Amino acid sequence: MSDTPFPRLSPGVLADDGDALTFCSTCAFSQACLSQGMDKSSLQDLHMLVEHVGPLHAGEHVFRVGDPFEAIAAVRAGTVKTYVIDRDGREHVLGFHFPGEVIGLDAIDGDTYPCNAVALDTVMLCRFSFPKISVLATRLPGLQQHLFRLLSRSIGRAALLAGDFSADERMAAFLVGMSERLAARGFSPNRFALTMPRTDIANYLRLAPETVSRVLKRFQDDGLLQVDRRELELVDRARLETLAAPVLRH
Amino acid sequence: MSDTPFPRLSPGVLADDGDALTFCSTCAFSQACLSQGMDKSSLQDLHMLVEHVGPLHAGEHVFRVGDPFEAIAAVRAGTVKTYVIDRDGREHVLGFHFPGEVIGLDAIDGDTYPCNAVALDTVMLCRFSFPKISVLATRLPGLQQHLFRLLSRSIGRAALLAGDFSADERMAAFLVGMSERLAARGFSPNRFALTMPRTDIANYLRLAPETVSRVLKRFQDDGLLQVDRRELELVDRARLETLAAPVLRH
DNA sequence: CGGGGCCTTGAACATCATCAACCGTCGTGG
DNA sequence: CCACGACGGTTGATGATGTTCAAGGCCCCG
Repeated sequence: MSDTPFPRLSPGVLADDGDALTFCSTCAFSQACLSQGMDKSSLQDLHMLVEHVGPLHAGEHVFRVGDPFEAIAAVRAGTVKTYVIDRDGREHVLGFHFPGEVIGLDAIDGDTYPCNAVALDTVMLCRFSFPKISVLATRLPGLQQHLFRLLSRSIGRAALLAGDFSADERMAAFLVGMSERLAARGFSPNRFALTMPRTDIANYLRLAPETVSRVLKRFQDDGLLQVDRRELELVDRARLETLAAPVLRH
Repeated sequence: MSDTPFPRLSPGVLADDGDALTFCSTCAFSQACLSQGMDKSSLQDLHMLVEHVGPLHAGEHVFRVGDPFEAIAAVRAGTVKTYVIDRDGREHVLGFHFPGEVIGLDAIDGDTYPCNAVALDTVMLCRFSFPKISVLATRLPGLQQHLFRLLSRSIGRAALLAGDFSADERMAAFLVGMSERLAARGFSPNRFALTMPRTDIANYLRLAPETVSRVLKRFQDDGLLQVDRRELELVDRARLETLAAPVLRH
């Protein structure tokens, strides 16, 4: 494994094209809207209601269960973990959210957030008032469509890990999925850092932390990957994808 | 257990109030829109693009993986099962959909359906062209809001069963959840029929069919419920809810 | 150095899956 | 009308996968 640094902040792949977009060049949300067929003056409207938040530091919460719902947020940099505490006091990790991904969508139905969102490292956000973006969406069909798709995609994603899969399949799917999501944002697909502790990965995959340890070790012994503490390199991507295939359904 | 018949079709609790609504009195979708603040002329527009489908008989598909996505659908009567077949040929049940619930939401992001939907008994549907309803939603903020909430709710629901729970917790949550959803549509909350075979319940809960059998039997022996083939009566709802609490998070 | 997370490793255990057989019900056809 | 067969469901015995418990190691930071 080389000694190149592991990326933690957005590399700015969404850099502006030299015009007014400079004021939010790393905000993937508006970028996506553009590609949905929104013109630039519409994007101006969108940016009128954006609020840049951060930096938040590891352990600081973006929102908590029961906070009044007022906005969704796009992650610009860092990793956000969403989770709930059930009535027996057990934590359940719902997901990890990387740059370009949106949190708070599950709060739209209801007037408070149904889960907690916490920064796992240094996090930057774009906050979008939901009432305002809804109103805007009635004027901008492209924005409405983008929101619909965003919500729809989350349903699909939530259903993925819900299936009945082995520890190996889950782990492989987690790694390949993470790789794909990071790659879509311009990060290296085969070398990245696990920004979350093993306990969170385990909890998310519904495994014991010890199992995560053992599976990772076995994957390494089998030449599928190299892992050193939180640094990871996918070595045999093809075999990992084969393992992950039943889960990811590509 | 008495010999009253188990309801299978919508009892018409959403019956019209004597006016133009009669033409779709059992369509919960439009009813919900009304309560979202839509006026009746708007509802007329909505009904212009509704297509009533059915009856479909047990085993007939509403749509299949890869079918071009063109519409979402509200279940008016019967039970619809959604599922996928993974690359190893294993089936994964994603959910059961009762009257008043909407299917196809996970297809919005993409131009084909990502899952199969099949009738478990005699099913009636209201079909809504999604392109058309999207356009309408830009004119009717209440409709847009309803769609957002519908999508958001599905995200939350998908996350529920995804957690790390015991067979007992899963089973209790399934039964209580089903009871609540039926009750919300005017069905008896404590006496209802399991419209799906044990294998489907097991698959949905990520258990073996044998485990479902055993848990149900133990629940019956413990006085939690009475079960006779597909007919079910919740006897000790309080204890079932306690068991289900970690999953349902009420 | 020393302490505290976080992670790993090993051994015993539990839960649930698997395998195999059987049963009850229903539908069909003799 | 009854025999048969198929399907769905139940039950028991066995076993695998992953959890739990306990201990130790590594790294970072004081």
